[in-house]
Amino acid sequence: MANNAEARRDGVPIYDAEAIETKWQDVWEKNDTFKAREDSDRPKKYVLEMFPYPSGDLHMGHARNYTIGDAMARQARMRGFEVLHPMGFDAFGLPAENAAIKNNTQAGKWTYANMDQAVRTMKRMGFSYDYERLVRTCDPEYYKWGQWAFLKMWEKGLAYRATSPVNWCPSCNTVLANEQVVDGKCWRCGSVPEKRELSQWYLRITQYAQELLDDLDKLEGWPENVKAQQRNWIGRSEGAEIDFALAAEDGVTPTDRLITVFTTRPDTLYGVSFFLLPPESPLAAELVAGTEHEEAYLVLKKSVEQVSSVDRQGSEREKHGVFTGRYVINPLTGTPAPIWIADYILLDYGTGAVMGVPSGDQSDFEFARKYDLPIPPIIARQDDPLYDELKDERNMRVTNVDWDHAMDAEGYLIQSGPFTGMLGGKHSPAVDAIIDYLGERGVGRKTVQFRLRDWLISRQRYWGNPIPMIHCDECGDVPVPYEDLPVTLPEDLDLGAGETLAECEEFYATTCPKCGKPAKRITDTMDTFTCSSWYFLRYCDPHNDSMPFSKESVDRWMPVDNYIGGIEHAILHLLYSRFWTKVMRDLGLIDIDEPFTNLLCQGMVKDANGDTMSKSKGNVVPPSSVIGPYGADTMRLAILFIAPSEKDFNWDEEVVAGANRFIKRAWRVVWGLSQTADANAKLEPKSLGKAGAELYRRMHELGIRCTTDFDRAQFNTAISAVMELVNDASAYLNSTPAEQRDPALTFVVARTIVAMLSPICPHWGEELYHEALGMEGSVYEEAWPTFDANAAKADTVQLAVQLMGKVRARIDVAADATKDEIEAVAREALAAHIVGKTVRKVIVVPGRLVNIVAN
RNA sequence: GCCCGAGUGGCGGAAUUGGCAGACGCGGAGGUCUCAAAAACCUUUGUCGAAAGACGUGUGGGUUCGAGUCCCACCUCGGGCACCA
Repeated sequence: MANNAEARRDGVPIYDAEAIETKWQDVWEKNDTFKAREDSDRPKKYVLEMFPYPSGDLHMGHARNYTIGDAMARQARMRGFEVLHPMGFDAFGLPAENAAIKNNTQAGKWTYANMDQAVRTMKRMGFSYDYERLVRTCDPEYYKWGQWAFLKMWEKGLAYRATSPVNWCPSCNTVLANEQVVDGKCWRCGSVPEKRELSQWYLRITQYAQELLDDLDKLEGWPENVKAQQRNWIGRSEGAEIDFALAAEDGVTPTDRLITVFTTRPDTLYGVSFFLLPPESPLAAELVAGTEHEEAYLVLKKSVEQVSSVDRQGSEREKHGVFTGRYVINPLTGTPAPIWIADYILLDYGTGAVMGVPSGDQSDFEFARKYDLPIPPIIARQDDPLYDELKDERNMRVTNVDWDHAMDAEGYLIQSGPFTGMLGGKHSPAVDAIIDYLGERGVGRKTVQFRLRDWLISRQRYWGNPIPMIHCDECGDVPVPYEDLPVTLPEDLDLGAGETLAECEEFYATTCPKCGKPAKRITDTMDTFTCSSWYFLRYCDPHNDSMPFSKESVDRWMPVDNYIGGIEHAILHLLYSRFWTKVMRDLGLIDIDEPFTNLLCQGMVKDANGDTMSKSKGNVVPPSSVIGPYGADTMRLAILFIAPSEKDFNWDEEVVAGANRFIKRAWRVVWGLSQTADANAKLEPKSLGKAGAELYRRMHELGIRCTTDFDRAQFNTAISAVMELVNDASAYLNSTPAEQRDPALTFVVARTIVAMLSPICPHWGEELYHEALGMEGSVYEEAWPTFDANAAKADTVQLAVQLMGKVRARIDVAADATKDEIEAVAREALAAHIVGKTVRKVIVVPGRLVNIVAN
């Protein structure tokens, strides 16, 4: 490449992206330009992008994610904030194991090589990270503190081991958390998990269910859909537990044995015509054992085991059930209800037992229809013929109803004893009355259920953070003493030869910290989401070797002010991180309740046809293919300009070419302005001349727009404001001979253009700041320009004149004209239209329009 | 079924509180420069119409002097949850 001094055209250096970009990347690195200073007295701003999984080089999605964050971080610096903008790697996980096997290498080697490549690409993109704070979750100095946190949670009873049915992914050979089963499939590989009864390790996230739900309301800076997804996932429902007595063999005599149900509709208790247990229920097995019903039950149970969880979901599936021959007694009516075992009942929701109300529940209705069970109506609208007939207790009867009569609509109780006539439905008076009634008799109580389950964190995999526990035959599960942390993962396992952590004696053979006898380490590792649940805290104090982070450092930087990442983490990572933060708070390590104040979920980058980019489809556009021919600044500009950050966009080479055209044009315009620019000249707005005054006014108008657009992270319109200013400056240069241009104006406009585009095109900005404007230091030490709303006002404004809301004329009036003056001009402009009509009303909206109402 | 979003030119998209719909860019058309091309620059570009003008933000109503924006009903698309009792 020719150097700038030689390659000039009309006195303007050729824009040589590659030369400029490598030059400034070196300068920034040398000068520590983007180091977050602990001792700065500027206000802090913590800008964070979700760190990548290092499965190879960065792709377009990463480029978009980090470009958004970098523009925010750089602009915040110019706005006077001390900015923490760190980066790291979520480095544990299964892909590293698979790659190690495939390439006959070690998971660690592969991971570190990928991280090195990714850092090179980040630097080539000009991302302003404080690289001294780089965190890699597979470094023992990091994962040690994940183990430390696990032990703290163990002490507080927040970590525990339990045996229960879990989702086992046969292809990943490990269990999965509930959150990692997406659409009934493994989130990573898409296989359908099997249910297995296994002893596994959990974190008690359910203890925080209510707070995780409540605090969503505080997160005003989060997108509504993310909050809605979390609310759905937590799935709070209010209702009651009601105790039904198991009847003796005769079917009518209550025994002492109680079976409790959970229901959100206690007001429908009079409509119970059967009782339901899931096939997995031990009670179900017990009730049918040795009876004529046992055989049918076993068939049902087996069929459920064979059907995958995907097929079992979905309301299209036909319901199956088996009668047990036994009954329960309705605590309200004293009437017996037959106990059925049904395959649509879930063991792990509520109490694992359900009262069947066919006139109130679609599923129960279908079930009753199929097995010919009674469908007693218990709720009706007042305009329903049934209501008149059945509101009178004397007409009480059991009759089958159609689904039309079901009480999903608002309605009043019928055939419901003393509660007949009360308004029913969720949170209705009837609900409260019946709960009170049951409560007085000690057979029911108000309760809340959550859909959220505890977080299953153990994984039967090698490349993860070992669970710091030891199993001793004498003492049970014993925590590894803090002074022995970290439990180090062996780096040299030969996965290709089939070695696993569970079989690695060197790793698991140990002695019990309690009794000193030989014992075995837990060979499960923690879910990688444990590593990503607190990395943002570690960035505040990444080299601390006595604590995960100091209180002082998290007080300084947390919470994250702007968090940017993909919507796919709406539940998984964002829910886990909120939980972890609350646990750290309750351990006294931090004071905040929520980790992320503002959240931006960027859209996906798809190919030109709108298909997701993937290696298997062969439609991936690597960032290097754009950086090479156009440069990082063009790529950053194109990514931010093509669409609003939250929206998906389709990759379009034309947009990149357009961005490159603009960046070169802006380059020429700034150089053109610089020919007459004088940094020391004083600007006198009154002596600028017509063209100059208008350019000056537009600079303020567009500067205000650009600034507010940065504030609301709307980069596409922020860029269009700069484009307009460049267009105006270009017009000024074309219309005004050099000797008539104002030196102060040309300087301030050039500096403004450079400043406003610098967060987005940083190398371009630095180069012009120094070479064209002759400034010293970094453009990021320069303050963001201030704009004056008064200076943005024009002397005269054009108003639309409407007749009955339709634009009929345009008038020019002085900006400070009174309403009366404006009205007079407007009437004159519309004189021909309003001849012979009566003007009823004239609305004057200053600066905008006049509307004359006449007929 | 429940819960969130979103529907604007040929395309990506603008339009802070109800106030000139289509900013900015892409693409298209025409032009300047050039032997020619590229690059660059200029003009033009919602639809219909020669023009005046009319129509125009998913559909149908409504509120208002005035609606892309507010209200009601609906349609379509995207996303989440779901035999959750």
